[in-house]
Amino acid sequence: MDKSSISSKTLYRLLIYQRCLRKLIENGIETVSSSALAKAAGVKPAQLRKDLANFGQIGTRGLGYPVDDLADAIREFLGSTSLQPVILIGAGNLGSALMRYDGFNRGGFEVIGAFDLFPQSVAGKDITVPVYPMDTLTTFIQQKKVKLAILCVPGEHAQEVANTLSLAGIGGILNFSPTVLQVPPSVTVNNVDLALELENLSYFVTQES
Amino acid sequence: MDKSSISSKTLYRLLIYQRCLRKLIENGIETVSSSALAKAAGVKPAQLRKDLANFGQIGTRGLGYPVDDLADAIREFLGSTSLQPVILIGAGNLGSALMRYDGFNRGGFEVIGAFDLFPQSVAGKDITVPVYPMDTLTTFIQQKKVKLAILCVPGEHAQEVANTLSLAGIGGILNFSPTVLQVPPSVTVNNVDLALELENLSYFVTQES
DNA sequence: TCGTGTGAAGACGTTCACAGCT
DNA sequence: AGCTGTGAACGTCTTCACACGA
Repeated sequence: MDKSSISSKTLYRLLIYQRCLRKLIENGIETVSSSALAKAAGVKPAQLRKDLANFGQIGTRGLGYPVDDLADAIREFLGSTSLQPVILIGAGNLGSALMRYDGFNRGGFEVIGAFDLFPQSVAGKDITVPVYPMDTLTTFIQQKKVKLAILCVPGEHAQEVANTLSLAGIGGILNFSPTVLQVPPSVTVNNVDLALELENLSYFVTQES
Repeated sequence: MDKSSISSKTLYRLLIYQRCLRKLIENGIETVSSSALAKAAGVKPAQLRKDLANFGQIGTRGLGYPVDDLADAIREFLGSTSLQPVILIGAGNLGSALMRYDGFNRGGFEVIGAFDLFPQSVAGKDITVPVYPMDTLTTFIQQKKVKLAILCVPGEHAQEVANTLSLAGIGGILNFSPTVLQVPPSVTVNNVDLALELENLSYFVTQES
């Protein structure tokens, strides 16, 4: 199936399925039904089957899906498993925590550099990622051909940095700042707004009392 | 309008509008059109108007919305602005960063306690939130009637902790672990999966080359 | 009989386009 | 004239329900 025809929502689920499958492989399970995998992934069975239908016939009727083949099919569909370089801007609280976050590495990413107005401020915090001053940002991106950036600067500087990133040729920004970024169409932004998530959750919780 | 009839997506946008309005108030702007506010919030004007229609006639045709009144209306609609207590479980990298994250406070939350298997491990990291051992978790929740929890433990322990939280009477979990949690219907889970967000972004970026 | 694959139906969310107020 | 408020059209995502193969 055509790659561009997949939606962001489906993609999220594929990544979750992948994770569940890894667990099944570790446990030596060879076959899984749509209902079992769906339950593990937190979706409905029909949805899972629809999602998997994206890459043709894989399951066996009356039996289920072969775990290995399915994992391969998803991996292949998602494409390059090669190590992707990422940079991080803003080495504050959150930024330095993310530098140490190993979930990125496991997902095939490597934070190859961080940038901050005061690079020395994180010295001694057992950080292995090199931290550079902000004015070297553009040349770094262009020389290393970095495509992805994690943005953890305070809200009031986010747009400014986003402009720099866009001009330097970044393709995607994972934005942790509480700011709606205006970027050219060549740049994709993915917002992770922690305060918003908590407020949202809070609303639905206080309702049900 | 009935509160329960609002969707999660709309709620996210309302929170964003609120933030934009705060900025307008700071700048002393008194009136804003749907198109201007929509642009700041990163949505289409028609959508904004639909969202605002949830709480009746506020705008003035031919003119726009009075900033103050609109902000009040949203605040009132969303309900309690009172300080909400939150606990945090897992004082690792991410957990301790979140304890220091001031975005939660600004959103009307207070992290009143953290829990970790090794509470002393964060000593000296200039953390002002008290960190308790895990076995005091249930009684703490019940005594302080905490409704919200931020879960930052490693994936392999997430479900176990989620069970404890559910039994203790928690209403909402903001889950940072890369795990699909199975919880009773009385508990709402909001997932923030950092690795997934980056992988998702990466997919859409590498496509367009 | 069991579980996949899938068209059709349904639910939901967004956008359009215009009536109506200021 | 300008901009809101809103029914209707449109598009997308999800769920159902059943045919079909193992």
